[in-house]
Amino acid sequence: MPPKPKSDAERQQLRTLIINVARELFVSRGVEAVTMREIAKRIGYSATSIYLYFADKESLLRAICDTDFLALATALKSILLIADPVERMHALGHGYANFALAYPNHYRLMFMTPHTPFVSEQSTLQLNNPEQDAYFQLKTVVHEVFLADKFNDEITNPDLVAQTIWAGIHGVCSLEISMSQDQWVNWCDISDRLVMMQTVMVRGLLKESVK
Amino acid sequence: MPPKPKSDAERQQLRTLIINVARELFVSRGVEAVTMREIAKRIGYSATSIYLYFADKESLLRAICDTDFLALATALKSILLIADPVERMHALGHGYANFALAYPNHYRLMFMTPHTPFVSEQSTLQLNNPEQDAYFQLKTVVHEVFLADKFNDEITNPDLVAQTIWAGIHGVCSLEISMSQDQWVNWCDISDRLVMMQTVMVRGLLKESVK
DNA sequence: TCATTAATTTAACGGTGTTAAATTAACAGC
DNA sequence: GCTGTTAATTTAACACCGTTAAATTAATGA
Repeated sequence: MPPKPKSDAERQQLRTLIINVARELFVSRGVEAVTMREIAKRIGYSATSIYLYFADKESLLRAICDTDFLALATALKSILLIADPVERMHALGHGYANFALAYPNHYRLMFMTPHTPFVSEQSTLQLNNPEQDAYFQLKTVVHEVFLADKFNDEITNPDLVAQTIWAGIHGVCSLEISMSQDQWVNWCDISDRLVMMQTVMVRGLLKESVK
Repeated sequence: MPPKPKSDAERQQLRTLIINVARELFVSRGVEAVTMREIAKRIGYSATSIYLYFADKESLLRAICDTDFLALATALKSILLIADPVERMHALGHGYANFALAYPNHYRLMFMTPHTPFVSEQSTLQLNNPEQDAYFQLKTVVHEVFLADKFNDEITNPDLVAQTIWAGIHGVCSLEISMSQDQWVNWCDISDRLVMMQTVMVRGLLKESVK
């Protein structure tokens, strides 16, 4: 296909087309199994054209993750409307797990696949913007619960609580994603496991009087 | 190098040599980055010789994981001597996390890397043998605690508890391994996060009277 | 009309996992 | 002590990978 000077809009459009096609392939068959030539064929260009928009495969992956982080924050946005902080905290955990299990391969790319770490300078994603940063959403609600004095008295560091809640939900989801097919373990139902984790967290973190 | 009929012992020896060399390389630089030719060079054979012992790279990886599962169970063996079940349960979590963080790349291969699931027929590993199966160790101690009626009354399924404890510890460790370099999150100290997780679990699972 | 220039492709490089064919050397039987 | 057999090992080759350099295409401005 021939060359005609491309407007910025057209360039942007092609860039996101590459991202979407690549994500679909990565997500369905794994990063390593998908070839640059294959992505190119799907968009009707030659493999080398991708390199006009991304330095290499790794930065393509990085860009995909960025848009997925945004998708996660967006998926959780409606939960932020819940007024009661304790209830909202619970719902965030639930929504996060929903996302992880509905898009396990996206989740894998985002949180379980080794790649160059996120650095804010190279991303359009805005840290600490509740519309774009799901961790900030969690951190915020945990702070609110802390200020409302609903956590049990030994707890002094709300950031630590946020990271623990994240780890708990992430633990259930990531084990499900990477180990559920393994016959080594006789897995209980995934929703039971999620409920149990949430229950344990609530019981372990909140004051007696709140539960 | 020349061929002389190899005894079974010699064959076994070479096989485990391949495993050990491959693991060292995989663990230090990642599975994808290590080449069959490189493994071969380290053991002084040509690349194709590896295929006399393993069908392909994937089954070599699978064999490595098997020996690491054994290593984990062995590392936890001394903990089984602790008489008090609650104390032992706590120590198992601690020991597991120790292993994960001391050998993060082994851990990544074992629990965070996608590969063909464990199937008992293709492995020398014995399920439900406490010397070889770390999950069985956990399941056993949780059952003991359950029978001693130390869990809070809502809890009826000890397997679910075991899987929840595993998920909690795994969540902390795996986030540490794959995300600790990420400047997106202001991570608390890893040992604080582990202590917090254990505390929350204990508080959430055990009866008031036991704590 | 023609040089310029940006978009795109073709060709190529050095590498990969893997397979088929060739080579090597120890052994068994004469 | 030679020779054919056989197992261990290597060499050569295949198809493919990510990536780069060079060539090609066609719209644009003078």
